[in-house]
Amino acid sequence: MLGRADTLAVMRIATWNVNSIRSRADRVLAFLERSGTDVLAIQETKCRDDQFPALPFELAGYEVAHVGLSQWNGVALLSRVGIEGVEVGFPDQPGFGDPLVREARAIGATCGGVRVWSLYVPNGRVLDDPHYHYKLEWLARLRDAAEGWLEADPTLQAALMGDWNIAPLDTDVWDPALFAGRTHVSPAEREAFAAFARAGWTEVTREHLPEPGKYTYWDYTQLRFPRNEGMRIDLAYATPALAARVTAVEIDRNERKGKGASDHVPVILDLADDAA
DNA sequence: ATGGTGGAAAGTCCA
Repeated sequence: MLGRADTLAVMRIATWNVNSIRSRADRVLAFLERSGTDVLAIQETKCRDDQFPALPFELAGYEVAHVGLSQWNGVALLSRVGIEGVEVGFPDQPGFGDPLVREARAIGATCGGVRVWSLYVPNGRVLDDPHYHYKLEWLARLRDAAEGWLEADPTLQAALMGDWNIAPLDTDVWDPALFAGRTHVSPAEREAFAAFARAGWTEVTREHLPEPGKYTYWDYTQLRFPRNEGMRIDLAYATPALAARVTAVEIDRNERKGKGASDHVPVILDLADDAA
């Protein structure tokens, strides 16, 4: 159940691919209320900025930053601990298509002293598809940016959280044999993911939830959720200074239940007091 | 039974 945070937890930051904010606003509000989440990184809002239902969140005490260009993609940050220095896209974020469009897949802001990025990594579709090469390039440029941020300030508290569309381990999919030759598990994608760790970042959900079968996504079809045939693709890299503050990580599996659920569930980080 | 889910420029794309 939620709300297990011990008394040391002074801030909760979470990530959630909501698969349309307009069809899920009530569920998001209910989640914020029961979990006590202070900062929520949202992916797949599936709307333009002028369509984002900001009012109910503002009435609940959250400030909103969103970027959405069309009915696809769309990322947002909700924060009740301030939202400063909003940045749409990361430096050298690749575009896609002709003409090149810098899709709405990354938004960052400083919330309660933590630089939080809401990320929606390109899906890739199938190996060798143009979307697959775009995905790898997108991850490489993000890694470069992340390395630069940490080099510029080794004490930086920052999180790269979202839907990475990568299952880093074989245990992050219910049937590795079924995924052979597909995206999300290819060596190139896993290498692109591992590169962030070599740049000094720590994937904190793994650190605190190392057990297999801790999925964050289940396809809507084929009774995937009741059978717990899921994938672990919603992850959070943290800088050393932030990773040191993470006391617990929780996957809100219950959020996948019932009518009107997203196919992803929230992943929550509990942060201890800032010792610095 | 040629679907099986669900969301989005509404017809078809996306995951």
